[in-house]
Amino acid sequence: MSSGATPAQVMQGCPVHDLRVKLRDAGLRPTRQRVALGWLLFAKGDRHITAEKLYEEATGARVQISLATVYNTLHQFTEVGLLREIAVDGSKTYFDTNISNHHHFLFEETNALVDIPDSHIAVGALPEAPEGMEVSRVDVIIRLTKKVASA
Amino acid sequence: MSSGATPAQVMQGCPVHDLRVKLRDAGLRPTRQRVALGWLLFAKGDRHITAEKLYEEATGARVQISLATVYNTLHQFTEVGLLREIAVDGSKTYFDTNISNHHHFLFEETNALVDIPDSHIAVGALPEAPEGMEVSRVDVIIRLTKKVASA
DNA sequence: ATTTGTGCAAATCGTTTGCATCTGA
DNA sequence: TCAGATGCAAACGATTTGCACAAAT
Repeated sequence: MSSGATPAQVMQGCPVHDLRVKLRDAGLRPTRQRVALGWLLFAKGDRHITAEKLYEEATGARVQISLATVYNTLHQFTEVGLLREIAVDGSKTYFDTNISNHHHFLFEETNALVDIPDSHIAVGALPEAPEGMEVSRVDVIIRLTKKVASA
Repeated sequence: MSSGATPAQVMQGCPVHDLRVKLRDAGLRPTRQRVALGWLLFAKGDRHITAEKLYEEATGARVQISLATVYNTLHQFTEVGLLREIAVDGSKTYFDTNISNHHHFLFEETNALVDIPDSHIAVGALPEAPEGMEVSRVDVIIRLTKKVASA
């Protein structure tokens, strides 16, 4: 029950139950598509993905879904705190399945993102913001390029 | 020579000369449009602006230019290091005339950006990246929301 | 004269929306 | 049953591009 099962197959299995509960707890009906996407998103450990990519993955896994629904679902998941949107300047929007405090390495050549555990970075001395404002989140992106060959 | 002069007017004046030199040094021909945009961008201290907004400003200042040229110019300026692109997740691209090391406050309600002088923030203990990579830049965005009325 | 930049309008890309149909509780 | 979800295709907004024309060296 964990070899090369496709999301569609595993949906008939048991770990799906947790997912359904998770969705319901979040106030979302565990529909076929949401469960399938949830499976793709959360079964493989932390990941950073775009709507387009997830759509391809779902399609490739024989999950019947429309791109619009992928966008909707991604946003709904974000609203209920199951996902987090990441601000990389590119034109695309990335979603992160890791919703704990952490930051990112960005490989500029490929636009790939890699998590930096929160414990490995320290942002000190935040200047408090103007009156009446509070910090909702701090995003740190460390941009990486290939090191130039030198001593 | 500094009252309410429009860019077009000031272009006939003297501070424009520096701008032309600046552009030429950067390898860009100081054309009418580039000088006008340069004036709008750099004469007013540090600013964060979108192509669309700059286009409006230029048009409002009776500078004849097309939106496409504004986009082109903004990117050219960025390539030669006169500007910096900022990664805010919204769909729009912001350009920052402050190219020194610094970070940003982002007012989520309005999408307004405010500089944080580099000295006011300390990012400590960066975990070095995988082999062969080097840090090209560290972006920090502190997201702010209105403080909820409470004690 | 040559090279480089500009303007326009059409094309593109990611994303969103309207609406008819379908599904889960 | 029936609110809520989905699919499709058309709409969208920001940005880019192709190409004829204009300006800078």
